[in-house]
Amino acid sequence: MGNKGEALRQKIIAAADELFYQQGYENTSFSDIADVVGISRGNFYYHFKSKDEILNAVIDARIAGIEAMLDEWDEKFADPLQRLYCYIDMLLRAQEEIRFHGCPIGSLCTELAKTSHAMLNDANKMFTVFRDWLMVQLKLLGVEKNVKKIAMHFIARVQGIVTVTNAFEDKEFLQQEVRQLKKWLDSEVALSGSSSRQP
Amino acid sequence: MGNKGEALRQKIIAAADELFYQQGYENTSFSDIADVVGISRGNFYYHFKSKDEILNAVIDARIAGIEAMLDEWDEKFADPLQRLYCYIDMLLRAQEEIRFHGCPIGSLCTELAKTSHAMLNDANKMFTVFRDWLMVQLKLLGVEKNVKKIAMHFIARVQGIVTVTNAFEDKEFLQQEVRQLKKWLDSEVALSGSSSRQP
DNA sequence: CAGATTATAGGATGATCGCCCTACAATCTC
DNA sequence: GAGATTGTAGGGCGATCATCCTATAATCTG
Repeated sequence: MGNKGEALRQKIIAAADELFYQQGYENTSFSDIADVVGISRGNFYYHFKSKDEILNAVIDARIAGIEAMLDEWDEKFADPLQRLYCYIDMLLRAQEEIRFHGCPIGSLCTELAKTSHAMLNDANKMFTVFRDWLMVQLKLLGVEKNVKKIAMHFIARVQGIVTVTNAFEDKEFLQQEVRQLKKWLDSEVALSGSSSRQP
Repeated sequence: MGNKGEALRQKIIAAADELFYQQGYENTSFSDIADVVGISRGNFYYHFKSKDEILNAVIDARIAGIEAMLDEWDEKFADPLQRLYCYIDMLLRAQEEIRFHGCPIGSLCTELAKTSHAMLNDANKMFTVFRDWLMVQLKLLGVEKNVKKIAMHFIARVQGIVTVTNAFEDKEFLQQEVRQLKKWLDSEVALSGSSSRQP
């Protein structure tokens, strides 16, 4: 069966995923990926017809990864507020990578927008997955008005922190902003969804 | 003297500035710039020894442009709060460009970080110019504590708005966030009058 | 085992890139 | 106006890139 081929395909996607994050999409060549996986360039075209096809597979894999992570968080934390803290703390857990490579989603979207790449509309779905999950948590906390706007605002706040952290390679800024973002979340929940919760 | 040569040099910088913003640095070739300016590729190396040298000149030009703009704002508005509103409204004035190309500073820093380019440390000075100006305005408004942190937070908020606007090509999100950012500024200034609080 | 399918390797191709080099035109200096 | 300096043009070089093509090796099927 195509078991061996499928396994290699997954290895290629994983390697491309990491390289696209660290070096950017355009700046990563077939040779770069082939070197990491340990195969020849030519073999590539047996698994992917074009570079765009790899990008598409990477985006799909990332979306699947995000969904799996959010499912895990849902299981791990019964309290939606703890889930949202977990989302914010993601910045701390990944601070070393963020410092040097930014956000895998944000930086990819920024690059695709610059190159007028048609796949921007697929890449930004990674944001949408987070947004929809955020909306669910906010609603569970009793937030009823402007839920979508608050979720989008949440994402933008995170993106701003990451962009500046990356530009200055400054982890302390990130840590400071994480504390502030948690306070904002507390006040947002306290203001909008006061009824059903206690501190 | 070298008046003619200097004029062409400035035209090259201006063209490179715009192309770097619209297409990104790595994605812009010498031919692209030469075509816009209307000169031959070879002529380039009379004015700039390397592509990095053009990038350096563009960054210097942008910093000078930002400083000139801020001086203009200082003259135009006597009230520091009006100046800060003017800063926020920059998002509205440039919303069409932001939608498709993001922030000239943020997207350049993001790209340079991806390619591990040494000039990231020069590019992020563009942020610093804004930050220092923001600090001056905040102090004039009576903010005494955490002025630097508030200024950096301000910049991060703007960057987040731009990144998400660009990723979704959504101007309405930008407009919504501008209103919210002004409210945040109002509250931040109002709170600072008496005793200070942690940002 | 024979033949078909799947998987891998790596050279060839054409395009593009940053950059170098030389020839030539324009301008300035004395 | 002769010579020096400054500015411009464009061909060429070596490297890299995405992609194509063909030759095999590995594996499966009957």
